[in-house]
This record gives sequence, C-alpha cells and structure tokens, in this order.
Amino acid sequence: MAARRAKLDRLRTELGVEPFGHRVDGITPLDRARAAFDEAAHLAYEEAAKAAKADPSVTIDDRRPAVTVAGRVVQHRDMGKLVFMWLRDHSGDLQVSVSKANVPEGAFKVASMADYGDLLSVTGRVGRTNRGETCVWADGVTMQCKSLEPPPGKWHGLSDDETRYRRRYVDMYANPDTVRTFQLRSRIVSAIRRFMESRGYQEVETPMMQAMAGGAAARPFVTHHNTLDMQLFMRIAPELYLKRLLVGGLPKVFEINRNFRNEGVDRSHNPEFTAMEAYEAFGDYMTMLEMVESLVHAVACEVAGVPQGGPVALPFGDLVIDYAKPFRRVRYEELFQKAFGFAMEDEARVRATAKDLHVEGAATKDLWLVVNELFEERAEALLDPSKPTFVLDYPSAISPLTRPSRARPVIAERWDLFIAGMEIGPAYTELNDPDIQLAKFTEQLKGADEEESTFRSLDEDFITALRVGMPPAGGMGMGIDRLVMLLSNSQSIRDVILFPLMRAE
RNA sequence: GCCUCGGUAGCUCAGCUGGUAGAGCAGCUGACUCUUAAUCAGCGGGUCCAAGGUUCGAAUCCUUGCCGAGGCACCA
Repeated sequence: MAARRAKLDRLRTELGVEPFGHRVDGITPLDRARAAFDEAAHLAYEEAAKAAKADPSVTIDDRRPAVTVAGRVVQHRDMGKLVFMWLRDHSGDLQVSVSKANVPEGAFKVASMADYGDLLSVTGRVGRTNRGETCVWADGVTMQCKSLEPPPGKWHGLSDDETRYRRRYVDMYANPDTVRTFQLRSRIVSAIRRFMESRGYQEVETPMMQAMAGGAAARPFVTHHNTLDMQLFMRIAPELYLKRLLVGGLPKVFEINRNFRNEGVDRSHNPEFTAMEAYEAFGDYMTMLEMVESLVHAVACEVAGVPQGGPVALPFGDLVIDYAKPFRRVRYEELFQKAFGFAMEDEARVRATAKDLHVEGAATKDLWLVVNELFEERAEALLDPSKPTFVLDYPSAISPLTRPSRARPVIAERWDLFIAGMEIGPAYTELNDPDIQLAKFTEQLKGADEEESTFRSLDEDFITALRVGMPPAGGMGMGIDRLVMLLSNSQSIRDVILFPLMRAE
C-alpha cells in the first residue's frame, strides 16, 4: 500500500530510523512478560510516582520487572500523547503502552506511526493501566520491520480459506489458532518419536525417489534424473526399503516422512502427506496392535494433559473420541456378517448383494475384491466413530504383503485402525516367504491395467532381499496428518499441513 | 474427472424480477495522556475473477474458462 511506503520513507528521512532492524538479544516471550507482572512492585511504583508528582525531588525506586519484548502490532490506539498497542508473538498477545513523557521523541513517533502488521521491539517495565490491563510501559520502541502489505481486518480477521492456505504466513499472525495447531502438531510428532525411541525403535530414512514405486497401490508422481538419464518415482510408501533393513539386521526401525500419491485431493487427502511406518523383527501384527494402541493413547494423554494410562477423551467435531485403552477390536468377517447377515465366503450371496448395490463387476471381479467393496460400503459404517477400533483379519487376497493365517490361509494377519470414520493405518504380520511374495507380486502385475503397468514393475531386488532372509516381523503404517487432525480437532487435512497443495495461481 | 455452491474495496460482507456499486472495519488528515472493535470531525478508495454473448442498458441473465469450498469418483 502506498501509505505504508510513504511511512517507510518518512521513518528514514524524517526520523533517521532504519525500518528493518537487526539482532535483539534477551527477548522475553509475551506470555512470560505478562506472567512477570509483580503486584507489589506495581503498587509501590504507583505510590512513588504519585509522591514524585507532588514533590519532584523524590526519586522513584522502580522495582517493576524490566523486559524486552517483540511482536507484530495487532491493535493500535493513538490517544495523542499516549499510544496503546497490542503486540502478538508465538506465545500470545500483550499490550504495550507508550507515554510521550517516558520515551525519546523518535521512539514515540515510531509508536504513533506504527501500523497493524509492523514488527516492533519494546523495552520497558511490566505494569498495569488504570483500567487494569497488564502491559509493558515502554521506555524504548524500535521498528524492527515495517510491513508493506495491507493486513487482514483486525475485527473479522482472515477467514477466506484460499488466502489462509496460499498465504499461511498471514493466516498465522491473523489467526492465533493456526499457530497453536501447528505447535500442537510439532508436539505430537515429537511425542511419537519419544515413544518409539523409548521402545527401542531406531529412526531411519529411506529413499523418497525410487526407481520403482512399491509398497502400496497408489499412482506415483514421476520425475527424472538428468545425468543418470533415469526415470524416478516419488515414493508412495517406504515399506519395501524398511523391510530390507530387517534383512540387514536392524531389529526395530521406524521412519516418519513424506509419501507422495498422485490421487485426488479432499478433506483427508493431500498429495504429499506424512506417514510413520515401523517394523519389528520377530513380532507380528498383534505386537503392532499393542504398540499402536499404546502410542495413540500416550499421545492423546499428552495432548489432553492427563496422566498416562487413565481415561482420556478429546473432541473431534460433534464427537468426543474415547482414547482409553483398550481400543475396540472386531474381526473383519464378523463385521461383514453383522452388516449383511451372511458369511463373506458365501459367494452367491456376496455377488447377488453386490449386484443389488450396483458394484461394478459384481459378477466377474475377484470374489475378495467384491467382498471388500461391500465391506467398505456397509460394514465400516457400523463402527462407532467415537471409539477407536481395530478391524482384524482381512482377506488374504487383498493383502499382498501380508502373511496368511496359518490356521486359515484365506485370512491374513492384518488389521486397520479406524477412528472417527477415518482409516488411521494398517499393520501386518509381514510376509517373509520369497516364493509366495513373488507369486503375489506376479499375480498383482497380471491384474494391472494399461495405465498401472506404466509405473508398476516387479521389485526383484526386494525378492532377492527376502531370499537372503527377512526375520518374521510385524509392521505398521500410520497417517500422521490424520492423527493430528483428530488430536487437534481439525476437520480438514489442510488445517494440519502448513502449506497444502494448491493449484498455481 | 463429475455434481453443487461461491469469487464485489485491504478484511468481512450486502447489492431484489437487469437501470450504471454500498456498509462496517481498515486507510489518509486533524483532535485527544488510560484505550480495550477507543472516541470525535473530515477525506479518499473498485479490472464487481476473466473472456465472450443477450440487451437501449449486465455485478445481476446465458456460455466458456480460471480459482476456492463441499460432495462423488479415485486412493488394496
């Protein structure tokens, strides 16, 4: 805005002030400055100031805490010879009061010329106004950065989603809740890491650019390496590399990192998203169940600020989610039976029902694909969204990386965790028989359509790794963004990703 | 990719069956040493998302496109 440019020039030419500052040491966050208020010192100062007014020879012993604070101006009220401003930083808001009598003339001009959005540093004493507002009574005011862009409204703020996502930096200063959400996200990810490390898992990093995009069934993003003249895919999952580490001898590994899937965008999908995967040698899917249940519970307790192990519930939209252990468990086939009134292996009734529900390929597609469509259509809806629930024992046919049950090979040792209707993540007893794995991959490739076959290929090195020998293992995956959504009561994944993907402007 | 809704001042929004664009806040000038969305006096501010069409006349109606939101599809 032209007016801001003009003020910038006035600061430089009239006041000799450089509007883009430099290093400031010893800044007190605004919440701490507020907390530093000392009632006794404040009252003593008020008394002394009154006395000094009557008798100028009296010197004031000012014991109010001295602070340096810094922040963005979010309110500015100019009373002529007294200027009140609200500063905002990552910790909160605090009023700064600037009396013309108590600061150098240039500093007072800076204060009275300040605009919404400017960054100031202020030195002064923590006190209170006549109206009871805790504030910093300034003895110095310095312009640290003149904001040259028009700010969002001070009253209605910024609510346009497009601007919030495209200009997150404005969203963050205009909407303190946004900052709180991302502070919470950092705490959650940190708590997850601490939990995993406390259980002896080692964090690793595996390739994000892969010659073959394996470990899941999503469409990948394609890229190219120039000097090697080589097509690469952004990874859709780290699974096949983490398993190689089990082959190599690491017993317990995890990775928290981005996956990239070239699919649609909606409230719970962003093309790049953060996932954790973990693998434990000589474990199985029930090892993972205990671990994930404890992890989600522990993080929920931390977010809610309640003791570990006890009852804990957090709001999510209209729901209150109960994160107390144990989570519910239900077997896939039992849920199917409950939803449809017949067994999932009753092919005739499965296909007939699928036809009634207009499932594509009801008569011709593989039975288990039809079963799973019915399951997703009707059975998942039976889960109580406010109770985290493990759905156990998926059909083997739709679980290509999972070890079939010894007792009943048609069932795979796999579960999925559902919370609030969202799939948070699966876990498997990992398939470590190279011959069966090869057969499953080959089978899967046969079923690939033309588009799929352009990016799907057989990862022979992974089969080689299995032939070298991977210990029996449990493995899990978890969508970190979705977990953060749940724990921060955010209804859209865009509200927990700092810079969600947007179309180019 | 499909369907629905939306895009008007810096922000939040109003603008009826078509008649030439408004409010509040923000901004600018001035006053004010205790404000809390400060107050008071005065002043400026628009590619009505874009292009095309219908019409004497379009922010408004039609078509197409762009961007966003929600839903559907896709996402083992």
